[in-house]
Amino acid sequence: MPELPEVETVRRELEPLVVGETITRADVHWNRSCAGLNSDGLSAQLSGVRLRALHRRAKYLLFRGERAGLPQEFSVHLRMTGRLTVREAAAPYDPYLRVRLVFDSGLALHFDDVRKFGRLLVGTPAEVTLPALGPEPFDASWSGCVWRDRVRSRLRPIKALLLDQRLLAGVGNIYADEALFRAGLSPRRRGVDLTLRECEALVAAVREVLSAALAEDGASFDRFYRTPTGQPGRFQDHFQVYSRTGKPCYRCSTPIVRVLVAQRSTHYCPKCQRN
DNA sequence: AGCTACTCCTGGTAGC
DNA sequence: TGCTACCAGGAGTAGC
Repeated sequence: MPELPEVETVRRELEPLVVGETITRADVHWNRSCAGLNSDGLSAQLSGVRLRALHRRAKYLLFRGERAGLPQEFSVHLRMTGRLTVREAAAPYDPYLRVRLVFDSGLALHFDDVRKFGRLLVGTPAEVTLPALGPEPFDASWSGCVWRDRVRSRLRPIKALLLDQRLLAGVGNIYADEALFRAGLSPRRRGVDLTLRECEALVAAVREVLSAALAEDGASFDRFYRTPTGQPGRFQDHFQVYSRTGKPCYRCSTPIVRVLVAQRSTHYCPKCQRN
């Protein structure tokens, strides 16, 4: 699933491919992917827009551009199965193509999405708003101290708190499990019960696992996530607990357990993560 | 305010 | 083999 490392990898690869391009038209194949707009509606918003920059905030990609000197932009959230690729405009469609933006250069940006949960939102900067989001994991403003202040009043399990984008931006199910393993913390521990030392260990573990995943272009354990040039990520080869149910822990050989925490499948080592 | 349950989707797969 | 039932996932929302 695209989480911070995957979305940032997409951003890095896509940026040089789209910056400088001017959109000539949009083809909408599934209008719920873009707030109900049809091809004419999305084309009206985007034709003539020249792309200037591609940013990332949390798991959102922010395409910024301008038309006649006025800023116009769109955001894309890939959710679970969304994929962005740049192809020749004459290239055949993927059967799961939902939206396509055609450029004046003869290239096109394809937004494919098997499960149709991904979203593209278009408008002026004031219209393309993001929900309330917590700090970026690599931002200097996030620390063990700050994290403890955010969770010390919470009774929910730490796994659920890591997934809450209002508290911390960019971590999803895979990296939450991997970070908790590296920090030696049980996913069921309540926020209120975490010590400052444990919060510091968790902050370090989140940064460590996200850095390692970025260095491998993210994780592709299923057929969904690919970079914009079609390459799979490699971090799935470094999972310690995620999708390793029943397999021996690399640290202590105890079989990895899968349970449900906050309605999410959660993988952990019952020996290394007793606390 | 904090938390849980439900919704959106479809391909893959487990079980019969 | 062919069928059905269920599962995965992020985030928005309704409701307690």
